[in-house]
Amino acid sequence: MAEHDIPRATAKRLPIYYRYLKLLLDAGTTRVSSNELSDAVKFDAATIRRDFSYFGALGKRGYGYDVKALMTFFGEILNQDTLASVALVGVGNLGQALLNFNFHQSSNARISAAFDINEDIVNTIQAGVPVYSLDDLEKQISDQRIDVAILTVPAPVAQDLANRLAKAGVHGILNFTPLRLDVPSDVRVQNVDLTNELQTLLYFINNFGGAEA
Amino acid sequence: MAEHDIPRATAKRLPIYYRYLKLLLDAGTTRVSSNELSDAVKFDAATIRRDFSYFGALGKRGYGYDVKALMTFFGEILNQDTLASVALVGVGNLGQALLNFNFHQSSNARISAAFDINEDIVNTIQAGVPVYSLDDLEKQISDQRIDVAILTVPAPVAQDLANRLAKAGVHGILNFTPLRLDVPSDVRVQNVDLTNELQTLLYFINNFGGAEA
DNA sequence: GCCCTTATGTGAACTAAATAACAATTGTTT
DNA sequence: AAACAATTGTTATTTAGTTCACATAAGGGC
Ligand SMILES: NC(=O)c1ccc[n+]([C@@H]2O[C@H](COP(=O)([O-])OP(=O)(O)OC[C@H]3O[C@@H](n4cnc5c(N)ncnc54)[C@H](O)[C@@H]3O)[C@@H](O)[C@H]2O)c1
Ligand SMILES: NC(=O)c1ccc[n+]([C@@H]2O[C@H](COP(=O)([O-])OP(=O)(O)OC[C@H]3O[C@@H](n4cnc5c(N)ncnc54)[C@H](O)[C@@H]3O)[C@@H](O)[C@H]2O)c1
Repeated sequence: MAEHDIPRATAKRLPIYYRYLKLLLDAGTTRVSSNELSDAVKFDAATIRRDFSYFGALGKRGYGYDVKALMTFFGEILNQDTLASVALVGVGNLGQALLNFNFHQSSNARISAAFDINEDIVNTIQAGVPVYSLDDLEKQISDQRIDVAILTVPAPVAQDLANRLAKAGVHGILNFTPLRLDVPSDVRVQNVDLTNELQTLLYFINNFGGAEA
Repeated sequence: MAEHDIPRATAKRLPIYYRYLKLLLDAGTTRVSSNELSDAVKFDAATIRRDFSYFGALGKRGYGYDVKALMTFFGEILNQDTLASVALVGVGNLGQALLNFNFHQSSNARISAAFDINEDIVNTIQAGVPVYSLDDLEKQISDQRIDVAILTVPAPVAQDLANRLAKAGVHGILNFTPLRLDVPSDVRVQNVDLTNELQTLLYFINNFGGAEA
C-alpha cells in the first residue's frame, strides 16, 4: 500500500472524482481533460492534476485521461469492490432519512443494522434495515463485522454511545451530533455539523456575501 | 464592520464556540480558559486564542475569559439578535428531517417556507412550515425576504433550481445534492456532501485508521 | 514523416492555517 | 506588598495546500 503521504485534502476529493468519472462513463465519454473535470467539480485544474500525480502518471500529455481506466484505478483505491457494512445509531428524523436514502446505490457502503431505544420501532424493519435494541449493539457489531457507525442520537447520549461503539470495535464514526466526541486514537471521527454549516453560511452572507466556501 | 480579514477557518469555528459558551452559561459557569475550551471543542488551545485575538483582547491574562461577556460578543458577530428566514427546496427524505429539526431552537435561523413538486404535499403544512408549489418560489422568496435556501432535491434538477434561486435573489445555498453548482459570484454555496463524508471516512479507515479528520 | 496543437506532470512560488513558545499581565495567596 | 501561579496575546516557526508557469510528450492532420 503506497498510498501513505497522500494529502488529506486530496483524499477528500477522491470520491468526488470517482463519482463524476462514473457519470462520464455512463454517458459514453471516453476521454477527459483536467480542465473539463475542473468545470464539473469546481476544483482548480492544477489541483486536479496534482491530486492525480500522487498516484503516478495517469494521463497522456496532449490528450488527457482515459475515463474508463481512471475510474477503474480510483475504484480500487476507494475499495469499490468490497461492500462496507455500516451501523446507524438513532433512528429519528435524520436517521430515518439516511436509512431511506440507500447509500448502496451510489457508494460501496450500506447500512446493515440500525439501533434505537424507542420500543415502537425496535424489532421492526425500516427501509429494509432491521432495527435492533441497544442491548444488541455489541453483539451485532461483532457478528456483522461492522466497523463504521453513523451517530444520529440526541447530544446528551452521544458520548456514551461513542464509548460503546469504540469498545465494540468500530473504527469510524460519522457524527451528526453537535458534540465533539472523545474517542480512542484508533477510532476516526468525521463530524457533520449541519447547524454549524447553516450558521457559517449565514455569517458569511451577513458580513460579506458572494463566492464559494 | 471590522470583521474583514478574519480567516475562513476561524469563521467556521465561531458558531461552535458560541454554542459551547451558551452551554457553559446555562450551567452557571462564569469563567473559562482556552485550555478548557480546547478540551470541549477539540481545537488546539493556541488556535482558540488566535481565533479570539482577531476580535481584540477578549480575555484577561492569568484568568481566562468571562463566559457571559464572550458569549454576548460572539452573539453579536453571529447576528443572534435577528432571525434569518430560510427556504427549503425539496421536501423528501432529507428535507423532511430538516423541517422536523427546528433550527430555530439552536440557532438564529428558521425554515419559513418549503417548496416541492409533489402534489400530495403541496399546500399542506409540514412540521409547522407551509409547503408551496414551485410556481410560487420567486414570489415567496421575494415577499418573505428570504436570502438563504436549503437544496434537497434530486441531482438532475439541482442546477435549474439553483439558477432560479439565484435569480430570485437568494444569497446563499446550502447544497445537499452531489452536484457542484454554478452560481453567480454574489451567491455563496456551502456543499454538504453526505455520501462523500462517508466514503472519505471509509477510505481513511481502510488505508490507515485512527485519528480525527 | 513533420509540424502543430493540446494538455500533462511538476518545480517553484505563494497563500492559508496550525502550532510552538514565551514575555507580558493579571489575580491570588501569604 | 511581594512572590507566585496562571493564562493570555502575539511573534516566530512549521506544516499543509493551492496555484502558476512551462518544459515535455503525445496525438492528429496534412
Ligand atoms: N435532524 C436534523 O436536521 C439535524 C440537524 C442538525 C443536527 N442534528 C443532530 O442530529 C442528531 C439527531 O437528530 P434528529 O433530529 O434525528 O433527532 P431525533 O430526536 O429525531 O432522533 C433521535 C433518535 O435517537 C433515539 N435515541 C435516543 N436515545 C438513544 C440512545 N441512548 N440510544 C439509541 N438511540 C437513542 C431516539 O429514540 C430517536 O429515535 C441530534 O444530535 C441533532 O442535534 C439533526
Ligand atoms: N437522504 C439522504 O440521506 C441523502 C444522502 C446523501 C445525499 N443526498 C442528496 O440529497 C438530495 C435529496 O435526497 P432525498 O433522499 O431527500 O431525496 P428524495 O427523493 O426523498 O426527495 C427529493 C424531493 O424533491 C422533490 N422534487 C423533485 N423535483 C423537484 C423539483 N424540480 N422542484 C422541487 N422539488 C422537487 C421530490 O418531490 C422529493 O420530495 C439528493 O440530491 C440526494 O442525492 C441525500
